[in-house]
Amino acid sequence: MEMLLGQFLRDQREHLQKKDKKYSLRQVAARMGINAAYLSRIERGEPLHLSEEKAIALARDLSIDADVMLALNGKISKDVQEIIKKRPQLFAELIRNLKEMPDNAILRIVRVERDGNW
Amino acid sequence: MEMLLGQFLRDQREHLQKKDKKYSLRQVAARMGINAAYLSRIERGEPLHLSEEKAIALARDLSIDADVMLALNGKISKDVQEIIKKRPQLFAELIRNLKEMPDNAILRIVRVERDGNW
DNA sequence: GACAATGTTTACTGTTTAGTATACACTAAA
DNA sequence: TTTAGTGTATACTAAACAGTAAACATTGTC
Repeated sequence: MEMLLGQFLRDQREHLQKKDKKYSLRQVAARMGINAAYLSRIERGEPLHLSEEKAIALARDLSIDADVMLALNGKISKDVQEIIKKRPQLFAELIRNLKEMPDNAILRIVRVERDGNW
Repeated sequence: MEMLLGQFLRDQREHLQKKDKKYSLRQVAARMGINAAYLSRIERGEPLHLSEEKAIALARDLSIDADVMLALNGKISKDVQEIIKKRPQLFAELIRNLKEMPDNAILRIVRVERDGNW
């Protein structure tokens, strides 16, 4: 469930690499500011973790959604964490209640909130 | 914003201790399975962190809401984290959208979801 | 006054996190 | 054919995390 990160990154990187050789493991690693060996181990599925900063840099480079990247990397964005920690009871209850809800029901809430129709 | 944990715990523990001497620092620490020295340092405001397990044990012992306890301890419950990580885009967007919403508006969503009126 | 229990301080510990540096084997290009 | 670039394996590391053990001064109880 989490080990998918490696293969996912490799697939995405190699896909980009076919069209542009700047997506070699070494060059991607260099752009995101880490050692190539470390990225290699992650792509090979070793249970390692990138810092939020590096994970986001990698997501940008490979055109992956940052929240998805973080989740595959076993984390949740700090800004989202901070929102929850300010009202922990409220948000914990909300999230637990939404656990089994289908996406479209949750999306409806997102939309209603964004449009402010309350 | 986070340093409040120590004073909060001390207040709550001393409050209970007035009515029942089993709420001494040493005895509470013993019941939750940690060293008294560590709990002392936390209550004094040193920037230390309890594991989720110990934090929840302490919350139980002192009749504090577990999610509040975890938040003061700088964390979010693993079960809540897992829910978010399964649908990271969806939940991240939802939470960011609810950031500025007042409690009662969020409570309304919680209640609607729980009652299943969709 | 003795003894137990309280909270505190200091120094130390093993584990995890988030990496680096170096050397290696392989392939592609000049 | 040497040279540049690719991914990989191994060994190492500094800092943070989550504590423990022991000694200490203070307060409460018999």
